[in-house]
Amino acid sequence: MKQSPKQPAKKRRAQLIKAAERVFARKGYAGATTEEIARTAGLTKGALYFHFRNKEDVFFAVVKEVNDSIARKITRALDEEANPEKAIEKAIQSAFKLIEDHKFLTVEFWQKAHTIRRVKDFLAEEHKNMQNQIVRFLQKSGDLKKRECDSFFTLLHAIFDGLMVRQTCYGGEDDLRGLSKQVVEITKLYLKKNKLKLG
Amino acid sequence: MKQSPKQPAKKRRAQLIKAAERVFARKGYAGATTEEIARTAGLTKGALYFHFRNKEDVFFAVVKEVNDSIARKITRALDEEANPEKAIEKAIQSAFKLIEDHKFLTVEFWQKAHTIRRVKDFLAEEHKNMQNQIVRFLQKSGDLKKRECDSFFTLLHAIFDGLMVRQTCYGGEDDLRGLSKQVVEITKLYLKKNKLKLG
DNA sequence: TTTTAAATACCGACCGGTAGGTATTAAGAT
DNA sequence: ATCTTAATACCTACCGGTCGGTATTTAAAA
Repeated sequence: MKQSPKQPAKKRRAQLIKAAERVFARKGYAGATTEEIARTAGLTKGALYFHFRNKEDVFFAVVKEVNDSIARKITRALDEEANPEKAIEKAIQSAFKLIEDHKFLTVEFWQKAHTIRRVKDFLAEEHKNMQNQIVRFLQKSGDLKKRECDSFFTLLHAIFDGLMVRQTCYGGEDDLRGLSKQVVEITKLYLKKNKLKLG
Repeated sequence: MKQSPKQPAKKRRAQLIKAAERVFARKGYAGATTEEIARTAGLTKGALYFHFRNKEDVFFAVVKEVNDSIARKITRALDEEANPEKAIEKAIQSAFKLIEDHKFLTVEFWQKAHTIRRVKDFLAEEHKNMQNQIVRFLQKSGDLKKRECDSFFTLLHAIFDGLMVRQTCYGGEDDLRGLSKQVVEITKLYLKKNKLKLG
């Protein structure tokens, strides 16, 4: 029977990951069959298993791809502004966009972290790396204690995770844009309160 | 062979729900078998299916039970204090306890809200009810705009959901108690900033 | 340049295992 | 005797994963 045109393994793997993102986001881990993922990529299961060890392996590749993409976007937002306060504001705005892009998948990641050890370890590692990055950024930009920066990051990050949940489960009436402004305001308030002066 | 002593349907149902809570919390929806839920309750599948229509029905009963329990605890915390600021503080402290008690299950609820319509509808309804309750409480206690109360609730609620995620996925270094104090402080700050005077 | 061989990527039929769910039967209580 | 609750045996459907085979591409040899 007629085959899909051959592609280099790396390229095909990336394509399968893209297809998997869509199917996992739509149907969740259990609801997504390996057959549907392969079909979405224009292939069959045999091909999928040629490139990946098993279903969990595919999922883990998606976890890495999405989280790496998020980290790149936040980093770019921080780097694009010289003024620290504006850089934080820009990073917050980027984070809000990511809520809409990845809300279903990230809830799936959290749920699966409970049963797949390497997913949990990876998410913990990425979270820690982002915390270190943000804390370093804040300390570089002003005179402030590490402990307060840590708390700041923890609560800010919790707000974003919580808004992910809200967008997937509660169907928020408020516009995310309005909330974005609120979060920027609270951030400035909090930084002032704890004498975290920037610039 | 020897049967478990018979119980009134209502009592047995409650017992099965308790068992289901534990198994769903530990293994997630897919990983939890109806056989294991029955066994955990000291019964067999036949009995489980006598009391429940199907697996999804068991899960939905757990969703209702846990969310109702949470709502009761928050309400009690608000009612126990006459002073509004202290009432809010107490409610926040109760909410922090609930994070530890229900973190795995709530992530499971959010994940399943994506594929089970009635779970999503129920969570949205409960969220709305709690929002109305908190907003009414704030308005009763001080002169304040509904829109600002709404935002306040949304962000505060997001923090708790986000901390749920953190406790399940990121393995936070910070003590929740320290964060509890921070959240109380931010709450007061925010209420002051928006001129939400209480008392 | 052409032919042949080898390597790579992909297809699809099939299988084993699992779990949800049901029909029937049994046991216990009233 | 009747009703309620519980147990058992079994069925069915589905899915993850395998493997024999095929098609396509690349490399080597003539």
